[in-house]
Order: sequence, then structure tokens, then C-alpha cells
Amino acid sequence: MDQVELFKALSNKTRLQILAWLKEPETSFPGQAEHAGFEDGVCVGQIQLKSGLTQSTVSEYLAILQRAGLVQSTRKGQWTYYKRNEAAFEQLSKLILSDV
Amino acid sequence: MDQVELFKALSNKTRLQILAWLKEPETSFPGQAEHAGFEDGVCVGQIQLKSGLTQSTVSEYLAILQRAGLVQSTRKGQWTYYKRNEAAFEQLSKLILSDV
DNA sequence: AAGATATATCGGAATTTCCCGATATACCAA
DNA sequence: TTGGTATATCGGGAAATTCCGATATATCTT
Repeated sequence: MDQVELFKALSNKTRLQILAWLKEPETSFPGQAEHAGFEDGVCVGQIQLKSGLTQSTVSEYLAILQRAGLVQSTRKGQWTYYKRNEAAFEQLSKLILSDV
Repeated sequence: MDQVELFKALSNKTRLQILAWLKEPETSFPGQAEHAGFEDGVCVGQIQLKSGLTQSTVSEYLAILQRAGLVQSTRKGQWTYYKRNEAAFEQLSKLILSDV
């Protein structure tokens, strides 16, 4: 896990916001309940709607978070669902104390 | 404390390296023993020597780390000494779990 | 197969970061 | 005061990031 890549992923207001939303998917993205559950997280379209950014930007940002290991994705049909990888945050929290 | 600014400060290999060196100033900067102790940390010149970067870059990088609250400086005569602010790292470690 | 929908990728303009050399400022010593 | 040393700040070229619109790909529906 590259530390610089990890911190760069977190160095953006929008990406931090997305991570915060993904902490409580049901309340942050009530719209998704109409076509899916939340077991695998939230689909890109829902995040795009809430963020107000373009689809391409949101897709790119989610890819950055995933490359850093902070979220994981699941493809289901034409949807890709993203959810937080909580283990990564716990690792990071410890890494701050031991490695940085 | 601005989270984005904090993570940006950590998003650079050289700055992470400086922070690592400052964890063990005596062993990382033995050269400083010749003109000063380590109570207040390490002076800019020592860090510059070890990093191989220019003086202006190192000074700038230390300022970035200080603005983020990760280090604190003490001016003594013509020297400025920098040392880690360990409390900030503990805060950050907790912040990762609660806020991010 | 053709059209519709969801997401990913590409190309790029604007902004920021990286790191430099030059210069300014602060302090010390003679 | 003059000169030397340590650090900070300024201006800038190169590279990276931000976010966009356009396009490609994958999947579903009919």
C-alpha cells in the first residue's frame, strides 16, 4: 500500500465527502432503495446525483479511492456498487501512529 | 484543522521522509550534535543536507508541515528548529476513524 | 440486432504542486 | 558598519491534479 497514493486519495474535498456519505448509505442515498439494496454499497449514478459533478468525474474519483484501497466495488448487471473498506481505515489509523 | 490541507501535507514522499527522520532526530541527524542539542528538534540546514533538496524547497516543505500542524518550530538565533507535534498524529489517527 | 441505460475511459483547459535559482530578511561576529 | 551564515520568500518551468465533454464499453430490453 503506497502511503503517498493513499494520502493523495484523501486530499480532495469531494472524495472525502463521498467517503462520508458512504458511511451511512441508507440515509445518504435514499433514492437507491427504489431499485436495489445496500449490501454492496451505492451505485455510481446515485453518488453522481448527490455530488453534482459529472458522471466521468465521479467514476474517476471512485477509481482513485479504490486504487488506494479505501473502497471496494461490485459489478451487478449494468451497475457498479461501491462501499467503504472499513478495514483500510483501521489500518490507516494505526499506520499514522506507527509509520508516519 | 482542515482535513484536505492535512492530507495534502502528507501526500509527498519527501515530506513523509522528513517526518520519519524527525521521529529519531539523534540518529537521523548526528551532525547537529556539533552545534546544538535536540530539545527543539532539528534545524533546517541539517534536514536540507540529508534530503539533498535545495534550501528553499526544504524551508517551504517545513512550512507546509507546520501549517498542517504536524510540526512546530522554534527560532533560536539564526537557526529555526523543527520537531514533530506528536499530539497532531494522535489526533489524526483518531480522526481517521471518526471523521473520514 | 437495435436502442436504452450505467459506467469507464479519453483528451484537454484550468489550476495546483513540485522543486528550482535568485533574492530578501534575520541574526551574529568582527 | 560590514560581511558571513541560516532561513524565508519570490518567480517560474515542468509535472500532476481537477473536472469537464465526448466517446467507448458493458449490460439489459425488446
